[in-house]
Amino acid sequence: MPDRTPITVVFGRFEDLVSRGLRVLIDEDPNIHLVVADVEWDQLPAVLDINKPHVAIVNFGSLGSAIDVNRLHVQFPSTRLVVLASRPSQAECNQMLAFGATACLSKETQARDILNAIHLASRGLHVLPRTKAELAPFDTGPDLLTPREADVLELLQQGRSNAEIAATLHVGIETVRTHARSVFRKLGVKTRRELASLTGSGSSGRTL
Amino acid sequence: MPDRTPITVVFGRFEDLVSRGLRVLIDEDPNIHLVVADVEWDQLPAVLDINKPHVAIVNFGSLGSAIDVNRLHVQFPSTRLVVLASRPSQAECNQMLAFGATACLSKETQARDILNAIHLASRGLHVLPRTKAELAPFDTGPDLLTPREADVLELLQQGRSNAEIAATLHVGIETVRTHARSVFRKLGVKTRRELASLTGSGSSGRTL
DNA sequence: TATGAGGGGGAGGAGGGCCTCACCCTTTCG
DNA sequence: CGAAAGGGTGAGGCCCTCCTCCCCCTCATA
Repeated sequence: MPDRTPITVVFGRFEDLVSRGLRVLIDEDPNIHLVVADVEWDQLPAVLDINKPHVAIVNFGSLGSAIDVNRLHVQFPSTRLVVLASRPSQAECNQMLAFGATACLSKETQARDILNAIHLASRGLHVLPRTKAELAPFDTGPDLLTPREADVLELLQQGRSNAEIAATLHVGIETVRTHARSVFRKLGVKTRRELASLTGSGSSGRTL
Repeated sequence: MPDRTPITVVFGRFEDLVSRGLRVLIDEDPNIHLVVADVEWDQLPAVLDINKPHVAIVNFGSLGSAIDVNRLHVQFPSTRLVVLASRPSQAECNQMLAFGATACLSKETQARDILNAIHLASRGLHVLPRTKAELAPFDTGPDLLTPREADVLELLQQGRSNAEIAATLHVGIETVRTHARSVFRKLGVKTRRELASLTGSGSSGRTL
């Protein structure tokens, strides 16, 4: 029993990839009608004033201040505001809702959930991302090496001994061992031989 | 003078929005042919082995370890690896390239630049994001309030005086004044009256 | 004039990440 | 056996953010 009158949606300026994704995603739902897309932040008030959409999806990253959402909310109380953020913390989402947003979603939210959230938000129901779940498949990414660990790794890849590395970096051998341990742990290897057997041709070409 | 033989591309598992964006983006370029999309990380080796694509676009966030890229690189040296990350730092990109990636791009990269990067990467040229430029339009988002500042804000919105807030939070009035200053600065207002005039109906409905 | 609200600066402590180094142990290999 | 490489733990220092509080000042207003 979906509504006969489609939900009108406007969304602001997003990264090109996300913008294209939002377009095709909204097109998949016949009950949601995209009115205007890629609206620059400073033109959002004019667009909302003209189109009076049910839902406006705004980019958290393009917000200058958290209260900008509130200004939109008090100026256009009939338009539900859905904030789309990259990796919103619970605190961020709570603040968005406190400032008048109706929903706060992560860009990692699954497609169907985004559409459902638009439907719910159009009726005024608040939607928040799961506290820490749905970012499981797209975890925080690999453990990044610290600058010092990267230095040690580079010398390790050259086959240097711990003592040589210590002399090169002007630190104690114990420091090298500590960094090397972190490198091994973060890269999931156990010996410098594993390191050497990999990295066959690392950064040979110039960056250009 | 584009090539007659299209560039074959495979890309891994991305957020639904980004995945849809990548599909339509690649469709826009007649010289790039999408072979397989949304490949789970553990199935990438098999897919690369079967299809031998010119370029594989992998999700930085789905990497378990930085050296996973290297394993792919040494196993399939003829496939150029393009790492797509959310907000890669220069260090992250350098490490990706050091481990055999050909390009490291931000998901905020503009559409045409992504396509150009795929073309360049397919020929082995390294592509890195501008050091700090292209994230200008999508800045770091608004200044987030700290937990304590959020507490003060809530009481400020209720019209409490500094002394009342201090008593409620069991801190000194000077502490309240400090937090209030931060709240005003981060929200871009100058007085508590501005705060009260806004936030007409903040979080009235329940979160559901 | 006295009070409260505002801006500005700074100090001290807690907590976290990173760098440095130290001690303990086992394993590997010439 | 001895040396190097590995794992484990923990210390101290540095730097950053946040919280707490202190001082200085101006301005509006009862």
